[in-house]
Parts: sequence; structure tokens; C-alpha cells
Amino acid sequence: MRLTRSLIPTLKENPAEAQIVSHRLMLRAGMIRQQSAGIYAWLPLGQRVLSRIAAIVRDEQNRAGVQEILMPTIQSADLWRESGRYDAYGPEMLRIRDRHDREMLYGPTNEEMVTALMRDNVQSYRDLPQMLYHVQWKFRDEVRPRFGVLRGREFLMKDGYSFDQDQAGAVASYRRMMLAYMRTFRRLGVRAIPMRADTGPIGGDLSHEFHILAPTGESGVFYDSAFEAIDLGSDSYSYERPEDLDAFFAQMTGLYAATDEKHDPAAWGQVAEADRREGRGIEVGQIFYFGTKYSETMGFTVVGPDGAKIHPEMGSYGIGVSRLAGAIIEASHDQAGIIWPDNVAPFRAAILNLRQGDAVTDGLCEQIYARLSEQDLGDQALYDDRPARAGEKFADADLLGHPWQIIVGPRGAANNQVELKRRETGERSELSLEDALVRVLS
RNA sequence: CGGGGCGUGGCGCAGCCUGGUAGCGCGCUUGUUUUGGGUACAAGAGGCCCCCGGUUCGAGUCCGGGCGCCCCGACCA
Repeated sequence: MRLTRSLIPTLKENPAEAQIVSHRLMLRAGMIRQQSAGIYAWLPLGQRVLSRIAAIVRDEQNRAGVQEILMPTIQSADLWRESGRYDAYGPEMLRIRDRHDREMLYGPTNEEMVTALMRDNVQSYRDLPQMLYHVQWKFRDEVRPRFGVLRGREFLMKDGYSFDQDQAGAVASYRRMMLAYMRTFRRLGVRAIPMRADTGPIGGDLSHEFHILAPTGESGVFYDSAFEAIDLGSDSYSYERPEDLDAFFAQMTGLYAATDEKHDPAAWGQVAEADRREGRGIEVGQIFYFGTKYSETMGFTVVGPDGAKIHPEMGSYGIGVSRLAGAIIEASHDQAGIIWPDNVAPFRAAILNLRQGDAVTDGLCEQIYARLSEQDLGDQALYDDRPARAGEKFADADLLGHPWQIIVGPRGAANNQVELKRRETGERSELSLEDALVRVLS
């Protein structure tokens, strides 16, 4: 993409309403614009990040054998009356009426709908287990939205649901999802730690929250420093071997990790003092096992092996996709701006033409841009072709946080040399065009 | 939902107390200049001063009522 053809409205100054760093940077980098309290439009840069996060989430769900579907945002109140949650949910639920005065709602989650789908289409234990997910916008009418996309009212979420014929199967599904989650967060370039959690309004008795460590996190967290050393979501585990899932689960839950709500001072005391870590975390995912809560209230049964009807055991699994965009920035930024992990960066590299209009730098930049955009990377390079000063281009590139900056100035360009800067480390090196491309593409 | 604050060009703000032609910085446009970390100079464009009503010869400013947004707390993926 050429910057002169892009809607990337960067801001030099901090908007007054943004208090925390991810909110400020998302506004300044032109990723989002607020439309109402807690409701945001995603501009091209933000949308790219959202897409890249969602793509990784989808890929890991698919790898884990979860099937993607797409359920609507608008749901019928009657569906929620079946589970009893229409009255239980409270003012967080956005309730609306259609032209026939039918009661509808903008879904805050989809347990009821997915249970109804299964109920209407699955009759036998032979059809289980099943795991389904979708990536869809949700709405929760928070009393006080804040922190930009970290605490919005409208948010993009991956929510998944598992259906098993017995509890052992449900626990296996739960462990499978825990592995999928750890792999997902690892690929997103963040370190998330699974913490024992309260089950909240969804109910049940087995639940973990996944927290990214960041000083601005909403919860206090306590964890064993061993989490910092192990390979979270290691590829050595296989979904195909139940013993692997058990071993993985044992590794994740064998170490102490809890949010302040679930903190257990006695157990904490068992952790060696040198290994105790306290900090703050941003919740980016949560997994629940909740048994037959919905299959019972909503009358979902299948015929079991002995001919008797059984209520499937269920679990649900969420990842906050839009929240992750903010959370990753909270965990990865510096004074100058965002530092995108390679896998979620909206553009892999920026090409900075320090003297737009100069035949030599223009030519070299076009050559690099053609290579990166048309051949090797697809649309993954942002060419700063504005007739602007060098300082402005440097500042914007740092703000937007591209992993690589390919800096083309008149000095080096004459010798086919460019400067390659790694955003994360600030490391710069003078290289030939070909060597620079090799490093960006590696 | 309790407490506090703010709505004035795209962004950040002053002006309001004490009513009298709407200002500053950044950004934007044009020209010159500069040319490796937001250059300098000059000339411009751009504002229903959140909305409605009232007071007044006259309201951004005073009064009443709405609406929106932010912050602290409680709450929350």
C-alpha cells in the first residue's frame, strides 16, 4: 500500500479522552475512531490488525478440530427465556424491539443459540463430540466503557462451544481448547498465562482465564516464575494423543497462577519466594466447563448407547479478538509508539523514501515496493511516498510499529544501499537492496 | 449506578467570572526555503462556539432544560 493512497490519519498529539497507552496509540496511529461510548470504527490499519489476529485464532481453532460457523448478532428474546437468562442477564443486555414489537436482543454471547442449533440437528451420541466456534461482534451495555477497545461495549469475540456425551469427554474438550489457546497466544506474539477463574454468570465449576501481563491490567495476578521459562503451547503435544492433552493440562495447572479474585494465600505460600511473581494482567480469553446447564434447561438430549436419553456436557471458550488488539499494544510499545509482533503487524515493513521526488531514491523505493507488494509478500509493505520530511516519516513509522523499516536516502541509494531498521530493537544496518529483502522476508 | 469534570475549525486548548466583530498552538492548502528524527518564513482555507428555550438592544459568555463525552469508585469479556 502507498501511504499517499491510504486512510491512515495519524495524530501528533494525544486525544484528550484517551487515558491508557493502547487507546492513545490506537487513536494516534489512525487505527480506530470512536463513534459512541465504547463503540469504535476500525480504520484500515486497525482492520488489518483485527483480521490478522482473527486469522490466527481461526487457524488454531481449525487445527484443534473446531468447526467455524457464523451465528447472527440479533437474537430472539424467546431463545433466552428458555435458559432463563433473559431475566437473569440484567441491563448489560441490549434489548430491542422489531417493527412487529417482537422482543429481540443484540447478543452478548451465544450459548442459547448454539445449544438450540445442536438440539435441532443432533439426535445421537454417535454425533458427539462436536466443537463449534464463530467470530462475531457482541454487545454488552457496560455501565462505564473505557480504555478504548479493552473495555468497549461492542467487541469482536471468538466464542466456541463443545458438546460431549459425558463429563470425561467434556474435560478432554476443555484440555484440547486450553492447548489451542496457548498456541494461539504464542503465535500472536504475547505471553498469556492460564489462571484459575471464577465462572461468573455462565456457571459451572472448571474455568481458566488467560491473562497477558501488562502494568495497566485490570486484575492483579500472582504466578510462578516458571511460566516465564516454559514453552507455552509447545508443538511437542498432539491433539491426537489424549495423554498429551493430560500432560499439557498438568503442566499448565501444576504451577500456581491466579487472579486476585481466586488468589489463595496458603497455596501461594507453597511457592518458593524467589519464584513468586505479582503483577497485573489483561484478560484476553476464558474457557469454561459448565456441564449440562444449557442442555437441561433447553431440553437438548441425544440418545445414548443404551437407548436412554442423555444431556450432553458442554463447555464454552472465548477469545477477545478486538480486545487483543489493545492488549498486545499494552504489552508491546515504547515511547515512540507501537511495536507489533511480526504475526499481527498490519504491514510487515515500511519503505521510507527520505527524498521523494529524487529520481534515484524514487526508483529504488519503487523497486523494493514492487518486490514486497507484488511478488514476495503480497500487500504487506507500506510505502511512505509522501513528499514529507524525513523526521516526519521516521516518527510515523515508529508510531505505526512496523517490524521493519527500509530507509532509503539519497546517500545510500546512489550505491544501491538501504538502511534496515528493526523496530523492536532499534538495530539498524546498511545493506544492499537484496540483503535487506532477504532479512525482511526471513 | 454514586461522585467529579468537560463539550469552542481535524487534534490540543484559551476566551465565559466582569455580555459588545471568535482567538492560540499543531495539523491542512499554496509559494519560497530546508533535506536523515515532526525545518523556517509568507500567504490562505476552515467554526450551526453540543442542542432547545429564556433574559437582553446584543449571548460562546448569564439563567432553565435536554443530549453527548471523559475521569474516580462499584461492576465487567
